[in-house]
Amino acid sequence: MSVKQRKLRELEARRGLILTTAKDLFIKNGFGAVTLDDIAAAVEFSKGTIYNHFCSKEEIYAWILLEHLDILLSYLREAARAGRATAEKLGNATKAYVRLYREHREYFKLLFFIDVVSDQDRIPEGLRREIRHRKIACLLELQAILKDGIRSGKIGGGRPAAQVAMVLWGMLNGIIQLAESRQVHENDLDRLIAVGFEIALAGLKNPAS
Amino acid sequence: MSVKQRKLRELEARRGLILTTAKDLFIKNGFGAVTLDDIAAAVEFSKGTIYNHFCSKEEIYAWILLEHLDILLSYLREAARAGRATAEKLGNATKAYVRLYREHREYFKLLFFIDVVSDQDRIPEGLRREIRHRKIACLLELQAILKDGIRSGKIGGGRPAAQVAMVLWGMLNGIIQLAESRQVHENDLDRLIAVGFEIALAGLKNPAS
DNA sequence: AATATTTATGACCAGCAGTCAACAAATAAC
DNA sequence: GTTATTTGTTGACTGCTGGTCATAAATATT
Repeated sequence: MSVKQRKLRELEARRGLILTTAKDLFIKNGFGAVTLDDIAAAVEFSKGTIYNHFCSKEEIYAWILLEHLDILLSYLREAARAGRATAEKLGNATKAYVRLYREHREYFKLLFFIDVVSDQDRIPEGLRREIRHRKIACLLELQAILKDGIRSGKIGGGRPAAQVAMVLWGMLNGIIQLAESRQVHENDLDRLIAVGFEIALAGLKNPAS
Repeated sequence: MSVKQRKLRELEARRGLILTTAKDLFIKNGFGAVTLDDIAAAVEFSKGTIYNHFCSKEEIYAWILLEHLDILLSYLREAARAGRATAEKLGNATKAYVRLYREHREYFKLLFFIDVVSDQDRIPEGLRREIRHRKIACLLELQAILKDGIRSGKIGGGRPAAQVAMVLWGMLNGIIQLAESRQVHENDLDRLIAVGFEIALAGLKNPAS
């Protein structure tokens, strides 16, 4: 009985080791530059063993992405809880997002990477759904803040909160991507985010025209 | 004398053929799924000949990207010229962007792809600079509209036009990417863009707080 | 016609993700 | 304690791809 449990623990541990090792490599060198042999060498297991846990390089990446989305989600929740006024909550949320970006630069490439390039078929459907769900959860978090703002009159009504949340989310992503594509100097990112935030907030104060 | 010119014309024609063929393939199947042998077979030249014109698969892609950015730029210029009021001009510009997206779905993946994944080193520095310049030109077009709006008082001052342009550009990109990642249903994209646009415009009416 | 130069070719190479038959270790059965 | 069975590990191997290069073909020059 406990043998089985131990085995399961070991398996789980091995899995975790592969994931954290791969994450470090991906973050350091980028997804494309890391080979499975690199990962295998780093975890000191053979390539075959890795494929015993994951069915493709992309799946490994997807699990890492999921982890990061969980972190982002927790940041957002914290942000929503910490603030009082709606503006403050939204500000916290943006800051949380930018903080995650700063702390995990390379990961953001991966975040965009999945939508744009990765061969989606190489990622199991269930995992893909899980990732979608996390993104939706992040959006819902934003949405909750917005709805609260509408209720308390800080934010003008007439715009579906879901749509506004997506707009804000898109804006954040878009601006960060500008920075990532070196269209914007790293230093100006905060300034740019602040401007975007200020415009959006000003626009949201009044009801939809 | 005219022999040389003919040769040059032929070379140019060959180049163009490779580019348009590759473009069709990329758009139909995506960058990753197209092999150089596919391209070679489609243009009915050997792979070696292709490498006589381009130094990497990425470079081919980059030239296509450049072409598309030129189209976008012309769309934006037209939009700015066509509108009267600032709001109308901005609206036209957004519509132009979304139109390009609708007409060249797959290309947008490529647009994001370059920033995120592509091994930049595989693209000659000069070409890379050219691409950067086109993007900046697009931003400048937006900026011009905004400055005009500030001058005529339709848009509140206090915000550097360059930054606002980047925010708008980022917002557009971000929202389109949401659609592309199937977070948003294709049908809702127009609605979402409209909401974003409305919020931004409302926010811009008043001077920076 | 002979020679030089330019251009096209496709067999070839290296690197990679992913496979699998053989093997080793742990566990179960007797 | 010995054998059978299950489970997990391995790394040589495959197939595919971007990219190269010696050779061949075409063209230009004399």
